[in-house]
Amino acid sequence: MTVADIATAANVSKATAARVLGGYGLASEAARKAVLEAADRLGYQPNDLARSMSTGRSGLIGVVVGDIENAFFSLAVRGISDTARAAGLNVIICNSSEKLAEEREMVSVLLRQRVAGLIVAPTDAARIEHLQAALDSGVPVVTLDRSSPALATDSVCGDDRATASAVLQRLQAAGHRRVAYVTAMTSRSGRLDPAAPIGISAVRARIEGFLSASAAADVAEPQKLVFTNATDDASIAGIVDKILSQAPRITGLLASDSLVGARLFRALTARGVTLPRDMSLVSWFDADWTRVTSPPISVVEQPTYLFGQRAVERLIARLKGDTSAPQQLLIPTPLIERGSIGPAPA
Amino acid sequence: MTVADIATAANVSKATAARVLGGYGLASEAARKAVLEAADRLGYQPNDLARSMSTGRSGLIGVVVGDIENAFFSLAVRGISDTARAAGLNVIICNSSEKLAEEREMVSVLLRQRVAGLIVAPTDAARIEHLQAALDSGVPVVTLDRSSPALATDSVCGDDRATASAVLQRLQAAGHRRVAYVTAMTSRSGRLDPAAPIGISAVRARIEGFLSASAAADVAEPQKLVFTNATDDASIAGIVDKILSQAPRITGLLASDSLVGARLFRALTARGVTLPRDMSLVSWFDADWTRVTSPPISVVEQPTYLFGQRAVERLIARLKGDTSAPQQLLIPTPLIERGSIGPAPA
DNA sequence: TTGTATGCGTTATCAG
DNA sequence: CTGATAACGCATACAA
Repeated sequence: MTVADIATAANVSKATAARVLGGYGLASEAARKAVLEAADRLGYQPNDLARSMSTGRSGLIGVVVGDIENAFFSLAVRGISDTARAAGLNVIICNSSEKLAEEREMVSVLLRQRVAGLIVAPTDAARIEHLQAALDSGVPVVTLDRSSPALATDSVCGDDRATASAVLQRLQAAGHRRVAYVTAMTSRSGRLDPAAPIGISAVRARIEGFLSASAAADVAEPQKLVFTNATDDASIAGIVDKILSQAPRITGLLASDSLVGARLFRALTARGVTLPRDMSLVSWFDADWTRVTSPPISVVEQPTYLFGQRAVERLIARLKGDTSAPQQLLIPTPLIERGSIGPAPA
Repeated sequence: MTVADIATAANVSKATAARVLGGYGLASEAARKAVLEAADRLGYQPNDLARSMSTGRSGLIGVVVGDIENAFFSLAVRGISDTARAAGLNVIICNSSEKLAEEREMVSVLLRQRVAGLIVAPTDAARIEHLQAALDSGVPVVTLDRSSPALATDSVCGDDRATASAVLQRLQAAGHRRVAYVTAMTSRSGRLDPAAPIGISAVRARIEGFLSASAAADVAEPQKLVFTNATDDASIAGIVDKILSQAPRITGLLASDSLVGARLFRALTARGVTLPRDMSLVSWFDADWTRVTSPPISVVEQPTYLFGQRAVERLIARLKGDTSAPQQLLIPTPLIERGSIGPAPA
């Protein structure tokens, strides 16, 4: 059932039918009634594809996240979906699996679908040519959870640097001198590689905050307290063994995300380490699991639903023609204290 | 940059350019080279919208889940995305929030986008007119996690009925006579309402399995052991209080999903109930949190990534013209024993 | 207020 | 092998 069918059925021209069906332009009451009646009777359903072709606007926004399966992103996606729908936009979701090549592929696919705008959690802050190209071709882009100095566009991120510093200071105030930061970021050596820049800006910001607060407290060689490659149970087990065998003793742990946190917790528990007596632990992201452990885990709350919401708001503003300078939104990510921070053991 | 632009730049006709760019029809080596060169030079990007308009095929599939934020669905969505992408299809994701009206709206929106097919987790097995309409208009539909006897189409579900029976029997074998089933399903009375049919088929199947295994073991009035409305912390607290005050004592709990399970666990722990000494607990879905508790929780594993994968496979088969009878795929959902099932206390 | 004619970027048909 | 040309379903400038 097309506009043409309705038009003939209602004895009006295609243009008139299109006007009332599309809700634009003028039409007499009689014409409107006839068209609506015919549309209803014949079960007319507008073809948004054709509409988009005609208008050039698509009503679709594309989202590329690292992994929808991760609660961090799935909550953000919910925020994006809800906000977008409320504005009459639909959402196409893609995973990059945190791989640059896949991210590029997804962006390209979305651009071919002529999405009105893009929300992306870029895998590598240094490799954003594809996003720049989208921007150049007039498609607004807002980056989520991450930003790139090389990309002049809106971003919505957590306040990672300040939070990392604050959390470390909280631990230091409890007497912890040696605190490790454990991250899923990969590196050749398993430690921080000063030569290799960190691609994911959120990761870099947290490590910077961690290092600067370490330096401010005169911690010796804080880079050696950053443990990378925490990608699976086996690697985390290795890291935990390394951490537990250090002298002077490491008494506090920061987990870069909730998956790393959960694995750290399990590895520690399996080795008979009691929290917070023997070890203090703080994990990024307020995941479900952090509230059922004994003790419950102190976490950095990342309101990613809000991240998503804000990202869509920025996108819509740009879609409406806002040409003001790119905004770097920094969302506060407060520490929620539960039971996994204790005084440093003697 | 359109086909026409490339054509003029390459000094061939629009038709020839379209043929090589679209990868169909014949073209001489010379023409092909010229077109490809021009396309590369001018940065041609095909317009999938126009392509879809022309061909009638859209390369998009629509997905409507209850809540993407729920790990159960987000894992399924990952399975759907991965499988779809591997087949060159893109995915539009929508949430119904388990509300019929929203589900209808989403389906309608997706249909207007002319999706090639639909994967839906229907909120109400009795209200599937909108899905039937999609089917009638030639858009294949496969239902996920749920099925409807009223809808003759493919479905991919867990083996809920048999699993519920098996889990209860496992508990009975450990000596548990009175086991409660706790579900987020809403009902007026807080108990099973014999008059009101259960909309979500997965929920119904589990309760049926629970009741039949109860009856087979001569449990008196098993319907009274089904507790509904477990929708938030407050209601779960109330349910737990009710359960703990029953005589004869209830010694085992089945949680309908991982959210209910987590909340039950917290409420039990808060009341000093020790698992599995005082109470045994089994939760549906192998969520992250079930492996960090003490004891770790025995769960019904629902391989929802696989659910998603299978659903896409069915959809693609239909898209390719498979007109065989609707298939009701039942995926095994085995019990993973960890530490939360113990012998029934005396 | 209504209708005619044209365009959006493809695919696809059918002569040449 | 190639090139006009007509769809696809809608929006829209312009004319009536």
